[in-house]
Amino acid sequence: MSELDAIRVRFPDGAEEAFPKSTPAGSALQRWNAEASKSALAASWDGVPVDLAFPLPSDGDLAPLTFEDRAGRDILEHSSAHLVAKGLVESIPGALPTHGPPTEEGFFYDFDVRPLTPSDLDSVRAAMDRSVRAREPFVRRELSRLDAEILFANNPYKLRYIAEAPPDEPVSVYDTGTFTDLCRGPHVPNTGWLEGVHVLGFSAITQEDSGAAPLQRIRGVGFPTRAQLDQYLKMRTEAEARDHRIFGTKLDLFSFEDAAPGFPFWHPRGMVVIHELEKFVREHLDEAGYEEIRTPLLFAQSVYETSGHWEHYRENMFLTVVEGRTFGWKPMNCPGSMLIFRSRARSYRELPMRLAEFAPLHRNEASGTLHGLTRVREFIQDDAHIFLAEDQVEAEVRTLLAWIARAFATFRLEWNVELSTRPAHFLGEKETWDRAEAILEHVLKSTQTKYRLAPGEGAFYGPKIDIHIRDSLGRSWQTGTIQVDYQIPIRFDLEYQGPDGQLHRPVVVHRTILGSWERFLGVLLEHVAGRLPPWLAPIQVRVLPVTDRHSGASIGLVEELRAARVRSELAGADESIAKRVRTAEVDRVPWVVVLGDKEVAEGSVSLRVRGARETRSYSRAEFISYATDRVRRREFDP
RNA sequence: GCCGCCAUAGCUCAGUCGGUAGAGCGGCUGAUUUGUAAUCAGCAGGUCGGGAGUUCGAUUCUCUCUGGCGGCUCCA
Repeated sequence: MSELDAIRVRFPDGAEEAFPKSTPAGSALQRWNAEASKSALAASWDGVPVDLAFPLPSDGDLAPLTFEDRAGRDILEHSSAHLVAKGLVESIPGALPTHGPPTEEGFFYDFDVRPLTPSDLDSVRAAMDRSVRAREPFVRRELSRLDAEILFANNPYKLRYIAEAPPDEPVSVYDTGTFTDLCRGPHVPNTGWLEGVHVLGFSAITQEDSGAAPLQRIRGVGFPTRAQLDQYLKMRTEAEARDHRIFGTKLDLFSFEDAAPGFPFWHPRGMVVIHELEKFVREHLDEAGYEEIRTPLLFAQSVYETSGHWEHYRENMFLTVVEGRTFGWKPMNCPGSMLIFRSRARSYRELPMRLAEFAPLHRNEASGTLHGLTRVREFIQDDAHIFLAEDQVEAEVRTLLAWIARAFATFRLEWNVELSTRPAHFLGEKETWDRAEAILEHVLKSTQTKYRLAPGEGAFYGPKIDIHIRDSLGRSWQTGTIQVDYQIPIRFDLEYQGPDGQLHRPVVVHRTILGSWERFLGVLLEHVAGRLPPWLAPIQVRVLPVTDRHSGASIGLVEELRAARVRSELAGADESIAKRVRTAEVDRVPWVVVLGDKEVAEGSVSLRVRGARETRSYSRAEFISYATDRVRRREFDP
């Protein structure tokens, strides 16, 4: 090979090799390290993802991209989206593909097409299978803009993408069999690599800011192998079995009625859990100098006009007319807190003033968004409003973030933080927003909190730090929130007198820790598959007499436990021990205690801990102190 | 709210090519008195989500309303 035609390629391990110019990336990787390149879906050329068929043009760095890399995963999912599009266009001629990106957990492709039906999906799946078996190559072509516009003349969506593409780059398309899609690439070499692709479902997508008909979205997931897909589907099935709505019924915690959609009915056992969560949060309140208040559930319209809800939130409010006057059920606690602050003159000595309120809130959520306990129309937040001088805000936010970390660790929940900044439509001055955002960002950075920036996602009155947790199917739900608000004090004309004798405007921090009891418990139930930590369990101990001879002693033990504030109950001897143990396990009771001849004689108990196969022997006093101790310390495991 | 799907006993589900229904679990009663994940038997329980239409006849077909599920949007 002549010096002119040779290029030097550097690989991830530092090795360097010479290749003829235009050697395909895949071939170069093979020669470098066949083993490491076996699972390569594509390659990275100087950090840019390229096809394995990409002809290497010059000296540079080359690395394999596999499913384990985020970029590689995106490529497989993106190729999967193409495969779905190919399947749909084959099944429904005239369907117009719009776009089909990879997502955090799979991919989707949106189509301009008549509403889909389940049998359409069957056809799509069949067409996809055929293509995978045929191992149809993804072939890249680069076209002039004009040729591309001719090729996609009947697809306005693609024409728009062509128009929006950078003008100095050629437009690329990929052919897969008879299907051609506008695409920047790269892709896997052929559809044979997509054996682990699965279509999950379809739905209509409202096209924002246009009155156009909804698009049809097909969602799916993609894995490199059929086995990995099967494993994923198995995980999904198991996750579905952990749905909190199932435990509402099985554990007799809560229910819903058709006549009150989105309004939970809390059963006695559910109330026990809610009360324990309240106690948990109230301990925090006492430690940190909060005071609790109670304000009306209904306010006249004028209050909401002052707070801004009438303008910004009326759609979501329940209204009621009394003697010709319109009242609204409060969707948030802020108005009541503001009115209490304003009820008399305030001094700087009272700040920070922390007013907590656990009141039922009503929000008229759109019917299609309701979802078990995680999206309801009536709920209680562990809410508080903190009135501060501006120089007190940062320390307060810092304290709140530390609390949130502690609280969520108690439940062994993983949580994600988002910093939501100024939205397009905002109240107030840009400068105060910048200050507020700077404070939040500084706290997050200085505490080394990992967070995602959500530009423009802030509330209309201020930026916020949001805490998100995921349910068993990976859906993310917002729970805790810390919002810095410069606007509501202006709206309610709040003032305090400072040490300088002048009147000053306070800043308000709206915040929740767990969010709402409803949503938090919903997600928690899924996390623990109904096995609540003992301190939250509605029944903590079930006492099983071996025979009726042991009932007296068992009743005595239940009474002793109750006197020690351990929630316990008796399971009579009508059924076999094995059956009663099984039932207790199904009922998620943390501790099962069996009393027979031996135990009655010794004054001991035979303890079976939830989930364990073996039993332990304790004296009654030992067991009671063991149980009360673990409950008091809020241990996660029984 | 939008698109699609679904709705049979308290729960999970079967069934009726149109002739008003069945199982398991749960509940109740009785027998059993059991040593750590299901003892046995009997009984009760359903205007087959509501309304309208087609039909001699509708739980079954059609329309509509309500609710639920999966997404979209929105949010604690």
